[in-house]
Amino acid sequence: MKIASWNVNSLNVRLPHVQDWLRTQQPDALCLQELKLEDAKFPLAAIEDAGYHAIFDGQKTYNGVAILSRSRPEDISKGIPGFVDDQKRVIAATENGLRIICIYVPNGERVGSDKYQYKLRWFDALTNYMQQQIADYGDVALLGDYNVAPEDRDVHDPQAWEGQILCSEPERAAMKRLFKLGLKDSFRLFEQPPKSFTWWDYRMNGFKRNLGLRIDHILLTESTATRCDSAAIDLEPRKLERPSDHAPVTAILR
DNA sequence: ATGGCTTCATAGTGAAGA
Repeated sequence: MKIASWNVNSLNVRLPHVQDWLRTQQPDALCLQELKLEDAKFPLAAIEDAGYHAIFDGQKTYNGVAILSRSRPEDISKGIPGFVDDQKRVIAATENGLRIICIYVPNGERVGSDKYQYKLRWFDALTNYMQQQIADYGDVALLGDYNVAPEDRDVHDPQAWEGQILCSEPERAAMKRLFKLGLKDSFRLFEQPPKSFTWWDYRMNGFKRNLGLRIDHILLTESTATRCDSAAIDLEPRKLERPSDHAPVTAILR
């Protein structure tokens, strides 16, 4: 079973890339973030034509998440129960017995800002939600744009980024609290090339110079991690014309 | 250089992303 996550930065703009990627990569489930469209404008027919089911929770202009899947999604849930939030950032479903949770963590803008406080509060709510989801389902995969580079090796220039948004100690502590629930970073279960990243700024030729961060992750519960054969970042879509600023990340489960 | 690029929005000294 191949599972994947991709922040597409507008599904409207990126639909051709998503269609190509589904055709060439054939994931069993693909989590999408930053749809940037209302549910009424979700391209359901195009996704179904590609052979996939789709569940989604979108809004105008910002945010929005979806799960595309080969199998019919079961036990669908949107948002974090008990956490009131206008921003559409979480959707979950069970696929072939695996609980798949798709997240778009707030960016946080700048350390100390209101949006930063919201990001940390949001992480707390996610952690409580995940504790319950793991207890309820056991086999769980948490995929998405976490907007956190967990370690210095996930940053092209750790000194320049030290203490900055996406790298600050409270954000990394929030990631560690997820790991303490037993979740494993699938990418780090395997040997990986140095300077592996999932996001590059559109400006300054960031991708060509590999000035990136690894902020998109697939976390797996221990029972699921033991079934994981490989994990990777697919750089190819980032090389296309008019790309998303994020690359897709994948994990293969037995 | 609180800049650089891209998206969605509106016609802003634009907002937000990361």
